[in-house]
Amino acid sequence: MHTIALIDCNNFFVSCERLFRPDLAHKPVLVLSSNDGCVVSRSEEVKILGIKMGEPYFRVKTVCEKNGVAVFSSNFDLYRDLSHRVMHTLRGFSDTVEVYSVDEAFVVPPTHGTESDLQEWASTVRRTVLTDIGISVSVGVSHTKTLAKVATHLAKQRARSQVVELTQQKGVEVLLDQASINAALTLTPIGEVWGIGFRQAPMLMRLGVRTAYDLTRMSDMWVRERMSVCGLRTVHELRGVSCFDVGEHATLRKSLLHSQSFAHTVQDFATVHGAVVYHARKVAEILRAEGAITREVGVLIRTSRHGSHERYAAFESDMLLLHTNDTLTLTTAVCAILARIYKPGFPYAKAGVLVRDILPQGATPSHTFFGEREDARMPLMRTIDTLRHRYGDIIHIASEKNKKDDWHARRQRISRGYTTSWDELATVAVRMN
DNA sequence: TCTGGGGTCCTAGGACCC
DNA sequence: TCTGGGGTCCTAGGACCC
Repeated sequence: MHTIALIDCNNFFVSCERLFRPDLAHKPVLVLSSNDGCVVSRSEEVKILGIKMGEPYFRVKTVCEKNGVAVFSSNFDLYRDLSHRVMHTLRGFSDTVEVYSVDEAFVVPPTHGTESDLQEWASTVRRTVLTDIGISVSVGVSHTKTLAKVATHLAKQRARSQVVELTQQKGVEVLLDQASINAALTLTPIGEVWGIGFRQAPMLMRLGVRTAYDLTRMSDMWVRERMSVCGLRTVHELRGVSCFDVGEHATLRKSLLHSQSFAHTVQDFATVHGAVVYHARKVAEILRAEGAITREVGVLIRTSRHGSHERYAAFESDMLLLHTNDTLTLTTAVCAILARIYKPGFPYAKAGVLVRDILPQGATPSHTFFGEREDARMPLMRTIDTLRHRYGDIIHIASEKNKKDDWHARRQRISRGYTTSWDELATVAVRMN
């Protein structure tokens, strides 16, 4: 049986902010989503205050102010940068590191070794990331991805409740023999299982399945009927039968969405148009950076889902003649779509651009028999990308800009670009003795 | 007043074909 | 009045993840 480790950064966004604000250690800290909308990362002190994940900020603002919570807007550039550093450190411990999300990675530990060797290995990983990068992580080790998730969850819980026995390393949980796996599964509420969401958890509870262990006792047929093959895979994984491989599958993404809520609702076509053109440019830039081309381009616009105004939401997509990642081609396409779906008079709250049918660059010829204009623009796109890489987001499509209305999201509490901007580097005072 | 921005996979049902 | 039994492909929507 193989082993898989899950390395999970603790309260990642909060940890990133604290890294450059050591004065905030042991103080309540939270990070908000884009547009300063919802709570997306909480320190332990904030969790104790009863502030929930995903809660709209305006609802907990008073509690935060009363308790002196330090509140930050999301600084994604900073988090991405620190994430890269963490992942780079992990690659020093294994040939197989699958970056699962910005704050998590599945890692295949060295194959030889006893349980205590694995404990030692996991503790070393944890210690190294903490000392080299300054981010604290939890490490869970078991036989499948879903069990590794269970282990990590348990490690976090133990660290939180300070119930760490002498034989256990802090922030580390290794589950290899069936007895300790069963004990862990019994401690895991059904809703905490990776793959069981807010729809299925209540359904399972009603049927008497309260813990992960309960679920492993149900028959395949029972699970298949109520939870389809996805649920069945989860159950097999909990029983130690691996259904999800670990690896750096360098597979191309299937779709790419770039969207943002407006800082305030907008009514005029020019502003929505500017936003859509902006998203199209961003999509093109990401595609080029990933060496990908697309053929299906879509635009989405919608009013807010809240409030008493009339609702309107629309999404439409077009097939381009050829796969491309050319900014101007994508821009032209989204403008045509927007003209079709835009209806005047609505208070729009969000716009975005989605592309599908993505292929690696070079998979299809990029010019037609009749013209090669797009090929001719490749050097221009390359130049733009180079300038952007060197100087930041300085080149725009003219119609992105709409002087009278800045729709970009609010980021009123953004921290500095400590590691990502020359102008905002952290400063260090050194005392020479 | 104020409610994120990404992704993946599966399924049911319809259109269409023979 | 009576009106088969397959296939395949596509899509929208649902469920999950971070």
